[in-house]
Amino acid sequence: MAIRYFNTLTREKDEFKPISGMHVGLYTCGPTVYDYAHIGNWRTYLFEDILRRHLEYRGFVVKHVMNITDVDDKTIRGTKAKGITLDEYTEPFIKAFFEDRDALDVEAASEYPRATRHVSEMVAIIKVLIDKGIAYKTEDGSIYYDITKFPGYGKLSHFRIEELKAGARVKSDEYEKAQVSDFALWKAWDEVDGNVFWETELGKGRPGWHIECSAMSAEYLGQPFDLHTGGVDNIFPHHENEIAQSEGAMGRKFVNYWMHSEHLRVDGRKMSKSLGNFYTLRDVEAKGYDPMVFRYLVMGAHYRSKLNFTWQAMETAKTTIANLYEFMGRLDRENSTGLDDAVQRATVAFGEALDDDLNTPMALAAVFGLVKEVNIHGKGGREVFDAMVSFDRVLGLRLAERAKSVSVEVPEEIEKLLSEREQARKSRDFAAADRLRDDIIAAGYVIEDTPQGPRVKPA
RNA sequence: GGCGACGUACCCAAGUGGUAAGGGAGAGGUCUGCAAAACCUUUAUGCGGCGGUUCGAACCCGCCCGUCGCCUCCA
Repeated sequence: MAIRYFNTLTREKDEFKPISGMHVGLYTCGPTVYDYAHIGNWRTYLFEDILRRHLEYRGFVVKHVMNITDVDDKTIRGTKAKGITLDEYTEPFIKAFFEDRDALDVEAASEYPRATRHVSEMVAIIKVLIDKGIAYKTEDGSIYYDITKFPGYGKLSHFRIEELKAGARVKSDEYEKAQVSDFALWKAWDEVDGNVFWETELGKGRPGWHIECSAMSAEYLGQPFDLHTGGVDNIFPHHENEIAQSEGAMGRKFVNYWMHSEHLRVDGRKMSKSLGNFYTLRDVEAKGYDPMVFRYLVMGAHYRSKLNFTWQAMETAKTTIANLYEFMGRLDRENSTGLDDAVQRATVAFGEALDDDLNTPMALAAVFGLVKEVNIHGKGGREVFDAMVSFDRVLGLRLAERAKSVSVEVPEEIEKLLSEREQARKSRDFAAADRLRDDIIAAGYVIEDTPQGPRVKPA
C-alpha cells in the first residue's frame, strides 16, 4: 500500500519514501510570535498534524521540528513600543500558541527551536555562502543572497528570475541590493532595531527571515531530510529561498517532499493579519465552540482546497461532531459484536483515503459509512468503538474522551425529577409528567426516551 | 504585466475518462401517551457557459464569464 503525497516540487502525487526506512524527518514552518495565531494559521498547523498522525498511523517514527520565529520586523516593533526585551515581548504569544495547540489536540513537535537561540548556526551558513561567492555584503553591512548564482532558483515556485524582475510592486529603491529580487540573509543594525541585535563575525545586526529555517532544519534533521511543509503563501519567497540557501551552501539536496496547505478564507478572501479579517481560536472559544469543532471543520475539506470560514459552517460542524460523540456514547454503553466485515471495510477505506494525499473528507465518509452500518444492524459495540478510536489516532477528535462525557452524571435533583416523571407516566398522569419534563428542560437538560428507558443529559 | 488555482444540490464538500462519496438543512416514515432525541428512507439525468476530442467527459482540449492566490511581511 503506497502512500502518495502531492509534492509542490514536482506538482504530482509522488509516492512517499523516507530516506531512512521508517524514520521520517518533518519540518513545519511555525508561528511568528508577534501576536496570537489566527485560525487560518491553525488550518495549516492542523493539516501538518494530520500529516504527522497519518505517518504515525502507518507505522513511521516521525521527528517533527517546528520553528518559532521570535525575531523579525514586527516583534522588534512591538518590543520597542513596549520598551521591553524581545523575549519579554514574545513570551506571552509563545505561551498562547502552545495553549491553542493543546486545545486543538495538535501533537507536540519533537523540537520547537527558536530563531534567537540559533543565530550562530545561521551565521555559519551565511559565511559559507559568502565564501562561495553566492552572498555579498553591501555598504551598510547587510548581506544579500545573489539569486543569479543559484541555477535552480525558482524550481519550487516555478517562477523565473526574469519574471520576478518584471514584478511591478517590488520596490527597486530599497537598500543596495544588486537586484531587486535578491533577499536579505543578514540585516545590519539600524536605530529602529533598538536593543535587538547580535554582535557576530558578520557585524552587528540580525538574521533575515529565511535563513533560520535553513539553519535549524539542518541542525535538527540534517540535509537532506524528508518533508517540509507550510502554507501556500510560503512557497514564494520563503521556501524558494530556503532551498537556495541550503543547497547553495551545502551543495546537495535540501528536501525531498514539499507540501503546502491552501488558505482559510473569510468572506471569500484570504484570512490574514494585514487584511484584518481574521479570528483567533480564542474568538472561536468565546462564541462557545469546542475547539474540536474547528478541527472537524478543517478536516471536512481537502488541505489543498480553499476553505471558506463561516459561522454557519461552524454550526454544521458542531452538529455533526455532536452526533459523532452521541454515537460513541451509545457504543460505549453496548457490548454487542458481529460487524467484523463492516469494520474491516471501513478501516481499509479510511486508510486508503488518507494514503491518497490525505483525503480527509473521504476518510470521514468511511467513518460515517461505518456509523450507518452500526445503526442499521443495531449491533457492533466494542469492536466498532475500538475501530473508531483507532481512526481517531489520525482524526484527533477526542472521540473516546467525549464518548464518556456525553454520559456524564447528572445532579441528584434532576434524577429525582426524572423518576417522578416516570412514576407519573406509569400512572398515565401525563399532565404531571409533562410539567416535570418542562422543569428538567428549564434546568438545562434534555430527556431522551429510549426503548431502554429515559436518559438525561446537559442540553 | 507574469505565474497559478477554483467555480459540483438549499449550504458545506469529495470525485479528475465509465455513468455524481459524505456531512448539515428540508421532506416522508419508525418509535412515543404526546413531544423531543435516536434511527430509516429521500432530495443534482446534473457538475459556471459555449464549442471540441471520445463508444463514453464534472473529469481531456479551446474560448468565454465569474472568484481568488502568489509575484511585498504573510499559514
